[in-house]
Amino acid sequence: MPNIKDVAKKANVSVATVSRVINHKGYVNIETRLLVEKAIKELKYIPNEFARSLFKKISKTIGVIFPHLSNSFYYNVLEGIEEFAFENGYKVMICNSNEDEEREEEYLNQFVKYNIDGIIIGSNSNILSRYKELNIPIVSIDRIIDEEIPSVSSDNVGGGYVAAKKLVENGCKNIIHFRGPSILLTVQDRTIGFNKCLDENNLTCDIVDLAFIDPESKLIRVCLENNPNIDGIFCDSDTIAAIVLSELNHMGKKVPDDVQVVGYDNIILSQLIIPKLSTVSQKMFEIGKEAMISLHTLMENGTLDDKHKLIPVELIERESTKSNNLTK
Amino acid sequence: MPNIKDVAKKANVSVATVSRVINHKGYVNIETRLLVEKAIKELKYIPNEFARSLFKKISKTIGVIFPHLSNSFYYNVLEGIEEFAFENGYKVMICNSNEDEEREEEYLNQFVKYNIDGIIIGSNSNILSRYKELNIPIVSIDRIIDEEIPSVSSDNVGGGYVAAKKLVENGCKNIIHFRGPSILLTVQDRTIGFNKCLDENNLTCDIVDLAFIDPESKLIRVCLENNPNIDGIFCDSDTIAAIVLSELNHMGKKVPDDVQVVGYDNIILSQLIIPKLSTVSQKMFEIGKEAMISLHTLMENGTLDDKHKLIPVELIERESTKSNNLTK
DNA sequence: TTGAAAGCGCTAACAT
DNA sequence: ATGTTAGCGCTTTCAA
Repeated sequence: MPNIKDVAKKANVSVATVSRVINHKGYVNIETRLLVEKAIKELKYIPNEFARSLFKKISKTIGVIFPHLSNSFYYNVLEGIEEFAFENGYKVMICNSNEDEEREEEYLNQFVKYNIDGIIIGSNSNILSRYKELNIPIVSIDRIIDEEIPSVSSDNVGGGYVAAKKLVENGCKNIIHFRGPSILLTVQDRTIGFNKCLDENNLTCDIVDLAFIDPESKLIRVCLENNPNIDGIFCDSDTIAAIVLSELNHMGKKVPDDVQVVGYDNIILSQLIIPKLSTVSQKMFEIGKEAMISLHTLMENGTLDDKHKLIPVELIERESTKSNNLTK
Repeated sequence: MPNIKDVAKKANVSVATVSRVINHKGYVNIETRLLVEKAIKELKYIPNEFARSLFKKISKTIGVIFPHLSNSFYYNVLEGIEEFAFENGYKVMICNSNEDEEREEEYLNQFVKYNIDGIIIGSNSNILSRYKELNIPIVSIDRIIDEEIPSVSSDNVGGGYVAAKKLVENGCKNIIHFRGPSILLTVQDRTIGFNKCLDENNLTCDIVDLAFIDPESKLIRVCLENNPNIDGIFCDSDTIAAIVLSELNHMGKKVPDDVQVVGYDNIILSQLIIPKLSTVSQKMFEIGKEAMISLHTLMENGTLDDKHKLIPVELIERESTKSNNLTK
């Protein structure tokens, strides 16, 4: 690997001059520049970023900590992050905390070792003070950890609301909400939005908590059997909704005639099951991109006007809810 | 940010001593060590990895280039890579080439700038010479680019074979293979394995090429209608299989009585559709982990015995094929 | 417009 | 067992 000295020697100039041309900084004669550029090309010289960073104390890389990688929400967000990071010359270091705070800690230490310029965090941990003392620009995904720490979240309250609205407008009176683990803020927010709309219409609903990974179908079946006159169901994930649909099918209930179902996530599955699932779609790629944009301006300007961004969701109406040409 | 000098001053020793204690190298008196460690703790000193790497010319980070991120195969592999990388103190830099060779080039340049210690590549590009001149340990995923470049692949030939075997053993005579784009090596390999088994049983099959993302259901329908006495179908993805199942349902065909279907991938969907899908399962996490293991020994030893690893697949039998208690 | 030289934070050979 | 120091590859101030 050739270094700056080799280039300088080859071009018969000093290292300072070479540095000037590769950084497009300071005065350098056009002829000298050409000479240097030729030498660079011939030697296939690529500046060592470590030496550079050692001096400048920036790394042009950002760190991303997610609680999981194999989860469609996170990897789609990641794709959004990566896209905008690349466009702006940032590298992204990916970290899977595995919901483990120690592991997250270790990653954070890595980050300072490597002069990481910024952090995007999607974890559920609670080491707020650590984030703050790090003194590195940070953006949180899908969760407000602190008034001061910028965030980009999916509009979960709105998502719950719009799901309820659909069900209510379509005439549902006996509603169940099969939701995710209630410790999750996203789940709490969806519940708030969902219940708000029900409240406004003087309705209530039963709530059943399920795991997101491998939701227990037995529990679903029992609930369904205990509530024979159910006519509306909101599920916090399409996977849950798919299970609900299959249980409903076993019970001989017709969807959407007897029962209407709204899912969440709009994963591919939702278009492939029968009936096709009406669902709330989150814009993950956009969340990732917006997070990276926030982080970028935070890193450049040291501050951010629009601290907490909410990315709207969209209700995708398919066959598991009645089509309603009257209201809309 | 305190540096090694600050620690040395605080502990009343030289920087060399501090370096010795943080690296656990060379002799250092137990009392001095304690003194230094105390200073480190008090100052919250974290060594600057750039300075370190500048000297040592290693970065303890590996680069991963994938053609896409939002694809269950890649992110599951990524999770496997990340796991084993973390265990061994490696950071992973993630790059989405977006199937764009220029973009991949740029990433490769980044890699040398950052003294990346090793590369895992899952792309379909063809810049082999570039890989070689980089002179960085490299491992390829799911594809042998060169005899010399180690690889870890899913056993696609075996996957095709085992799918065919099931269908044949279950008595299928009129078989269709709905496959992915035939440019993909993985698709070619599955075809080879599938046809090999058919050959051995004096059978042939029709082949239909489809896109993996958004496969055209009309094409599927037409094929199915044109082949009314089809009794066995192999699909190169569960998504395709789900569409096939839904078309079959529309046509009034019973699965598995009239037609038996085998999918590929074992995504969650395959357990949620009706009937539950029999499918070939790839061990993505293991592929990632094995790739990282190969890369690790390659980086440590400069060489690797077992150059081309094949990770076996597994046929998961569910409801879309007849259960067969006789043969097995 | 260019070059010399100091220094970024660290490691390791050498000296003590 | 510990300290001194050169140097990793680069940027930038200062001087010419």
